[in-house]
Amino acid sequence: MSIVTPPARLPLRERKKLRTREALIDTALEHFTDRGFDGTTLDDLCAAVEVSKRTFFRYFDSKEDVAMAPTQDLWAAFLDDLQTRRPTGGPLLTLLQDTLLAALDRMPAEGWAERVLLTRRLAARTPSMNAHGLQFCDRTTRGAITILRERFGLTDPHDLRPRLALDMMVAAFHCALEEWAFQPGPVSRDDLTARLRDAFAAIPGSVTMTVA
Amino acid sequence: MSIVTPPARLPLRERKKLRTREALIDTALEHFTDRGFDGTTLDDLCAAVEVSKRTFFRYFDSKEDVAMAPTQDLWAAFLDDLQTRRPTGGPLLTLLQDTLLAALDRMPAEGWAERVLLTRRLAARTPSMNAHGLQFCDRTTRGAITILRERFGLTDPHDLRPRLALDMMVAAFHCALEEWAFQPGPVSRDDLTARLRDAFAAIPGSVTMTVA
DNA sequence: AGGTTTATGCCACTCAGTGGCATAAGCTCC
DNA sequence: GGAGCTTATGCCACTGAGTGGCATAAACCT
Repeated sequence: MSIVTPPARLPLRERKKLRTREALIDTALEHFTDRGFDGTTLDDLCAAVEVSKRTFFRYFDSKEDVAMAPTQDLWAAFLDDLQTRRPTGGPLLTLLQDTLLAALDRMPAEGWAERVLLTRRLAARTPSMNAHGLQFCDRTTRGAITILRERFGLTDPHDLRPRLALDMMVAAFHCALEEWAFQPGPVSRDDLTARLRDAFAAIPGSVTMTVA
Repeated sequence: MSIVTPPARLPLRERKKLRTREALIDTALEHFTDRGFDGTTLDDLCAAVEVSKRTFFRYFDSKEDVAMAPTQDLWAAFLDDLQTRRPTGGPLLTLLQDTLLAALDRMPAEGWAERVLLTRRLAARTPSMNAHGLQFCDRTTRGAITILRERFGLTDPHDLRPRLALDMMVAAFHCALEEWAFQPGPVSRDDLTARLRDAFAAIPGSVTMTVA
């Protein structure tokens, strides 16, 4: 769980901040995984990183937040891509899929996947972390809707389809993540990409699926 | 915001418990709405209902929980119906829609809708309540999957479609709820039913929708 | 009425999260 | 290579959610 070397030429102060941030994230994931989320107090964590609790809260909004950072990076990239990527016409769901895959592709090849894995496994056994993650998804979804409205002229607020499509994307993402995080063997970012493709591909079938 | 009269012939003790429960829920919704969720302390609330804080936590798991009770009743009914209703063959999504509508139909015609309305509007401006609600949906969804597996022989754990279909149902529900809760004019349970139908109807279109 | 069960109240405690203010570390410009 | 500014950090005291333990009281059951 090594501290990421800050990317070269930043002012010293910024480099230090990055280092503390990374240290907090990694130590948190480590302690939460070993002793459980509730079994780790912020005082423990802060002591381990040699930082005051006051400082912790200048970096993160909550105890849950620190463990969610890697996943939040992905969604931030997603919103960013949605805002800036050249729009390809066609099915909205395909656009969303491509944008998410592009965002995923921008995540650091080194270390990111491992952290997200820990995050997910933690969330699965820590209700408050799960709740926090879901809330974050919800916020992101709303942000995405705003962008879609602006960039694609989907201005009718009573057209439910954009929102539904986004929620499907999120559903596919969660499916993929869960399959990926609880499968035995090594995990990689590419593996997640593949599962994400599968999940998206399963969407049409899930609408028409019949039973009994 | 009147206290619901306990349904006739229960032992006195049980009737009292029901009353305190209702009083806590209604007073909480009232105070949270007036003074905000964060602007109301549990001590305030408990003082208003004349109950000790210790007792509060014997009825509800958290401050958020008390304001979510009416919505949770709906989902409890949904799971119950999913477990017990005679299964009609056909599209899974239709089955889910019918089950949810049936559950909705079982909610008290009197007072329930008003409470859910307050709950939703509160959740919209209180992140921790929103998070709590989403987490509850997630738990319910997982419960529903288990039931689907048992009752409809959907045993393949790698078939993502049931989970996706359930998430679509939840998405439709959230859409409907939001439209319903933020629309001007009076609100009724039947109105919610109608909007729920609309939201479900929009699902196929949201999968195929194209842009730009 | 008398004994059992079960809900409630009270008290002391832990821990997440916040506000305010003093200090120290990094930055900037002469 | 300091003087002076800016910004991050530390410290302290505080609020409020949530919990455990134990004593009391209310409802239940002959």
